[in-house]
Amino acid sequence: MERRSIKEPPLSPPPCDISDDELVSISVRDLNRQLKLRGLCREDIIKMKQRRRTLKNRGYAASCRIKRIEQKDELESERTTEQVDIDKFVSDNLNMRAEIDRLYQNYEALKKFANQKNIPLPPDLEAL
Amino acid sequence: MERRSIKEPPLSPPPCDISDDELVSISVRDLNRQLKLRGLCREDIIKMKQRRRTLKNRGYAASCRIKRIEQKDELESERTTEQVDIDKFVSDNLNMRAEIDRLYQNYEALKKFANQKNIPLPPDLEAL
DNA sequence: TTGATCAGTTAGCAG
DNA sequence: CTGCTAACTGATCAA
Repeated sequence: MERRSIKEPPLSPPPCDISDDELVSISVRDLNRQLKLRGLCREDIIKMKQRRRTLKNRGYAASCRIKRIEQKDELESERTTEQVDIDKFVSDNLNMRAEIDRLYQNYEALKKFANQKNIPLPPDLEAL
Repeated sequence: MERRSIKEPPLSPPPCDISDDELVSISVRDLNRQLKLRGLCREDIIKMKQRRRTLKNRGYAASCRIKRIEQKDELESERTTEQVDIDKFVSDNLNMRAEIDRLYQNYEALKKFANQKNIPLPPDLEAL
């Protein structure tokens, strides 16, 4: 947690006073203009370029980590949603099985009733 | 891929000839014994200790990444399994709904038949 | 050049 | 100390 704030210079100190925020946000063209304007030597210009790249990379790495965490969270929530669906299906299935059983029992009771009264049923109604 | 083999010394070179594999695997006690036996100066001993720690950390970092990938794979396969289950439930539900419909139609046909023949049904068999 | 990702390094926490 | 993890860095790849 914010370990950078403890260990001051994470990276070679800047050879000029352009802030990190500026350095990563301005375009390459503007950066070149600024550097020339301030009259930096070739070496310092190279250092600033490298610093810019490093700061950019720091941001890329952060995005990469965030993306990874988000993907994991997404997978987990999908899993949870699916589990809820499955529970619902299990419940529905139990209800439908009970309904099937009830209808089947009633149907059998009617046939038994007909049999007791010696009422012949049409063949297409004899089937289960 | 094996970028270490390109960029030679990842870490300050060892002040003595103990191999990296040995260094990470032997116990602290044995390491101390070896270092004393070879007559290294205090500074080199500290360097070797730090080197050992760094090599250990390298391994820990690798385990950490592997673990993360495994957990992600596990989540994904669970998700796939659940999806298969859900598909099965959907299919089962359709079949059961058809079965309920079939039984209901038969039951209704029997009642209609009874009605046409003017056969009174017992009240408990009148219900849907 | 930019952005993403991998492997290695380091700091700091937890056991 | 050991092991783990977050953040950072540099190398490398793809666009």
